[in-house]
Amino acid sequence: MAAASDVPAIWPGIRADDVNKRAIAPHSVLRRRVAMLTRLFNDQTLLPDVQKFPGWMDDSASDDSKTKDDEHEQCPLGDEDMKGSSRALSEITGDDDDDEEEEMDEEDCGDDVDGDKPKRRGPKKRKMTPERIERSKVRRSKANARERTRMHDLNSALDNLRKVVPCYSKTQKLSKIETLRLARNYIWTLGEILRNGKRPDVVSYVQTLCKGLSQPTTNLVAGCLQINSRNFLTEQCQEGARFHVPNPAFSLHGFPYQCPRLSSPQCPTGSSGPTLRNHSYCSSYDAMYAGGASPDYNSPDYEGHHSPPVCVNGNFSHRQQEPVSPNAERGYHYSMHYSGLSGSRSSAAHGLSYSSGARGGGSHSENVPPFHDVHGSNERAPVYEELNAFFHT
DNA sequence: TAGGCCATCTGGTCCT
DNA sequence: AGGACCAGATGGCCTA
Repeated sequence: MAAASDVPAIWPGIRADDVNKRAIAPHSVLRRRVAMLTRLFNDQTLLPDVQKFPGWMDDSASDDSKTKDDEHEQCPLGDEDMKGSSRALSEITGDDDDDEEEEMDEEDCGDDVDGDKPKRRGPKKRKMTPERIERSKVRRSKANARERTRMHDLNSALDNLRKVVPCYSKTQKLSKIETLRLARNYIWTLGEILRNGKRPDVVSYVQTLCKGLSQPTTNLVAGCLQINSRNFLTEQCQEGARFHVPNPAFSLHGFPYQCPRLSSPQCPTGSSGPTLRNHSYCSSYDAMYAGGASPDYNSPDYEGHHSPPVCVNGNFSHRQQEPVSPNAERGYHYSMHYSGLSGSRSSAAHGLSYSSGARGGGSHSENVPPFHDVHGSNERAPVYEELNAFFHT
């Protein structure tokens, strides 16, 4: 066992506690690691790769990094749990060539143990009886079921997220990664609005929303806002990767943009952006900023607001959770509404489904009403009151 | 047909 | 020991 004081200072991020806790020992192993790290530091060609790991110099990073690399290097100590998938497979299949594998691993990793091979530690391998094999299979199938459930929960949460970002369609779902990116941009945009207290122009709004999104998603968002994506994409490219409220020179203040849907009872079909196929959306921008216009809530086209959360009281809320009258709906000034379906669809097809696994037979954590008390409403209430006042002016 | 996206299985790791 | 979480592998589906 190496004392903490034996650890050379060049070993980044390793604390004395770590050394003791991890029971690393032979000095030869330590020397080998130091040599390897020294090579890493000296080899300029390796530096970029090394630096790619975020926080790799941190203590936490060193703790995490032990998982893969150190496991491998500790194999002379004979930790059976670290043998990897071939081990698990052989356990299940009951193969008896384990000893050969262990010897091979020890030879691979223990090239400099100077003959005094450390004894194997950890639990001794027990023979795989048919009962144990069966139990292992049962355990595995249960784990698979749990994993499926977990992923379904995650997908339900993503579905809920899709409904509150400013571009929602039942027929053309955003991918998971694009949903997350758009949500990030949307949050950032709202934050900027709160900070600046200014209404951005529509192009800036879309530009900000589309930062880092793929071309199809950008087109989709542009379609939601019913502007030509080329208008802002050209500038977006010039801006580079910097994420900011866009160039005022491109600003279209006073841009006489108005969502047709808001000016007519029904959002017209085919008003979508360049690459949209049979989807009609309505502008979140309008909904946020146009203020006075209200959709026809009795229209067959209105399928409720797959909308960004309403922040009147500092809480995000899905209003579909309880039935509300159309008049009550109108009280939300900047709720947003997206058709998500072609305007020619029948009303039957427009039944609002906020189920998304949560309410509709979902049996998981998504049953929790979304958005409530996500933020501490008390401490943030003044902010939202300001916002509220801002949008009412 | 290549590439993107997704669901599922699986083993590893950490935690209780 | 078992559950949660994670990431890699794999195969299916869809679209350009």
